[in-house]
Amino acid sequence: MKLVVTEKNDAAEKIARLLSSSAPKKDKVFSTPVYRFEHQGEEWVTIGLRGHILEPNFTEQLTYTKKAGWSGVDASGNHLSVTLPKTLPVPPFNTRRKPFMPDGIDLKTWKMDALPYLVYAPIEKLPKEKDIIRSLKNLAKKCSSVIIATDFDREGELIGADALSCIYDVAPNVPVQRARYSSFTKAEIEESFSHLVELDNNLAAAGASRQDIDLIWGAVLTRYLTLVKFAGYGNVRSSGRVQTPTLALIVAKERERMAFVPEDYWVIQGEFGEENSTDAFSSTHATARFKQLEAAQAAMQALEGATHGRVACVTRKKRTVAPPAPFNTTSLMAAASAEGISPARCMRLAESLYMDGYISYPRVDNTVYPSTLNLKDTVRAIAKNPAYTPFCEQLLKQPKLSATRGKQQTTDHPPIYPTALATPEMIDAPRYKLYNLIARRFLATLSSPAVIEGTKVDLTVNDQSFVAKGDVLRVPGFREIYPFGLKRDEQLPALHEGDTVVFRGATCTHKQTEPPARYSQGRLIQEMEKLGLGTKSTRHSIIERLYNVKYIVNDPIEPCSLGIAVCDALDKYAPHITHPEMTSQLEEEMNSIATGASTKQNVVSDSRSLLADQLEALLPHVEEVKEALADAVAAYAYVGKCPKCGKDLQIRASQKTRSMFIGCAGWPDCDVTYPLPSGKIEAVDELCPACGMPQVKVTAFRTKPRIMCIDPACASNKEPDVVVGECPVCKEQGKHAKLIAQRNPRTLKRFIRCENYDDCQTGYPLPQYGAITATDEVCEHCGAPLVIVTTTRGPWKLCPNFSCPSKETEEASIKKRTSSSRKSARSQASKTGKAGKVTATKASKTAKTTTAKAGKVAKTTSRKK
DNA sequence: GCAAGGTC
Repeated sequence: MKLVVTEKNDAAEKIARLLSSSAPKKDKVFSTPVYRFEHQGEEWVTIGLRGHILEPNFTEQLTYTKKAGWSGVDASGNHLSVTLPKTLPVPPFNTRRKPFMPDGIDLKTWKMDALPYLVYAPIEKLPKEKDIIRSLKNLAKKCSSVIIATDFDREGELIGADALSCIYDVAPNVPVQRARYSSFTKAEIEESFSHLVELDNNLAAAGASRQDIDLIWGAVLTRYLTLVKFAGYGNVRSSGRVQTPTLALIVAKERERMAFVPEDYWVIQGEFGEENSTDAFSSTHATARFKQLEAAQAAMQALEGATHGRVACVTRKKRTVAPPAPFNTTSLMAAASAEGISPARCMRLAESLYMDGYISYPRVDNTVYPSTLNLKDTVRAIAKNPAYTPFCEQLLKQPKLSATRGKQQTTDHPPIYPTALATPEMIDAPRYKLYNLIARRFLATLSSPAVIEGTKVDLTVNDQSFVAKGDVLRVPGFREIYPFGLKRDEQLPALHEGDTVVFRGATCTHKQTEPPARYSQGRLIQEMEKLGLGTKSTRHSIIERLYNVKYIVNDPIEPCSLGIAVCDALDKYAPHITHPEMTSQLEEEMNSIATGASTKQNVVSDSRSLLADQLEALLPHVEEVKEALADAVAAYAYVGKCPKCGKDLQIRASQKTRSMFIGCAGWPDCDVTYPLPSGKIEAVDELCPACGMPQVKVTAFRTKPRIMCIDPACASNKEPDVVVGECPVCKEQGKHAKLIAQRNPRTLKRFIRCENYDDCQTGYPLPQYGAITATDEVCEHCGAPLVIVTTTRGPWKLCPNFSCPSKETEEASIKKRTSSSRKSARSQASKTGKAGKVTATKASKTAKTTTAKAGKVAKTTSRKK
């Protein structure tokens, strides 16, 4: 059996169809779809990955001992040697074998003095798509040879190389070849599979160095910015190779606007024709902008008393407007942005339309339809939409359709076009809005140009000249079907040279020159493309990220004070990250790896020392940067007024434990505090409807945000204690005691406790959210009372006992993909000694970034299966 | 829950 590995499921299916003489058989290996068929008398199977299946991350621990220096341990327990430059100071936390960097995600472990070591921390590749890796390995064991058929680009080569490393884990000697194709046509696919080549390891290494550099710079600078002024969980201040230069673009534009000095000017507007008649029109003075008030006043004076003007000259000019080019990702996002759909939303809608078969693949650079695309069939397919029917019929009357061509031409995917009929009745409104844009754009690209007639009329009133301009669409052409971004017609009455027209007077308006416009999201995407920042698939998410971390607001985009402060601080001490040149430089270095002129090790190591320099500049200025961020951070921390002293109540983080609470700005004179639950806390404007106190928005890890009153004593926060059963421990001793579900008003933690807790110590934790109702049942494994938790996702039954044997069986944990199992996974993972008991689901949920132990357990458990 | 890059 021959195994073909592609980058995505879609490609696996297409290749199977193109290589097979009959229809390929769709099958599943575990939960991954695969396609089986016969090719030249041999059995073949194709499997689609989901992009990258491995992900680089820092190894779990880096420890320091006086004897051995720095050392790391990888996920398999292997020793990793770490070479640190001698100039670095020995850490002040020089305790014996104390890990300083166990988990990348947990903010508790982030430490400022660990950052220099993070720069040089070892990186390894961890599994990201566990299910797919399992399926891939399963097939690899059975196959006689492998063909890597991922996309024909740098990331594709890397994805292929990662897949191969998984395959070699189980089939070290299997022969491997690479298929290179750039379009899904029968001829090209057959050609590429009959002329297989070798995998380009240099190209893959170039991609891998991009991954490492992005991770190292991102992690170090993000942690620096977050720690400089710690403002609680959920308040991460991120930085990265693409997002920071993008932020810098926005900030630079704002600076330009702030530095702009507006200039005064005056505009004279004359009114002509009989009032309220169809002949009425207005016209501006031939001196469009009077720089001096005196000149404008003189012109107004010269017009005084005039009742008529004379048409001095009428010129008409026709201009043709060519139909637009086919959509690629960037132009689609720009057009959607102009229609009020943000790029990120546009891509989500497009992905959904694509998955349901309404449009073609949405991530393309190409703007030229391939010759294999049957334009007429596509028109016929969407002609049934009544809004398009007349126009489509016109198009179909033509013997042959010809389409416009854009500047970018690639052959991997066609430009974005509609692949099936949709009407407002068939899909929901937001999706239809985007579909309509895409379908109309497609029809526009097949249409004739529009012809617009521009009319310019010169008028004289006394000795003053006026100019009136009008545009009339003479031949609608593509404009008939594609009205987006269209200026309204400004029709002028029929005027001829020498005509006399009524002059109804003029007004003089004082105006000021406008500063340069802010970026709209669509414009920013185009600017990023121009500078080579991000890719077509990532730009929208980068902008969304800047919104999420509250660096920017609104559209057109304005930077917030926090965004400006972050940008300025980095620009001052770590300018490398704020400039788009970091990307172009990286691009050059990656090319040199691809050609063999350099190696991944050299490039990453150079990048590390560059980052070390920038960090060295940043670290001594912690106080300065803290000061710069303080105002911006305080603005987000304000929740309301203190009921005792009237000063500001602020969301604060405890210096020692980093846990969150609300404190009064008047501290230490005022001691008012309120507890907060764990999670991301944001201030909201609305006061509590029950008691009038301020409220906060709480987003606990992996839950929906909810609004709560800050006062634990408020009726809205009161929950009655619920009797959930009888204490099993007391019962054994012949006593009878109730188990009660309750919430600690100080910590807001919720738990079940025996009313005799002081004696018997029986207690179980509960999830923080959701109503608790009692059941008559007890857990068959441990005897704890079962409770029903009702959250927004509906009710589910829970055994609250963490150490219940039922939680250690795989079936139970796979079934329970609920917050309870996640919660227990977290708490178990934190009890590192018990990490061996973490079950498969928990491990797969957390192992992406969590401890190596969890990753290891996931491996062993999946093997058992 | 750190980056950016694939894809779902």
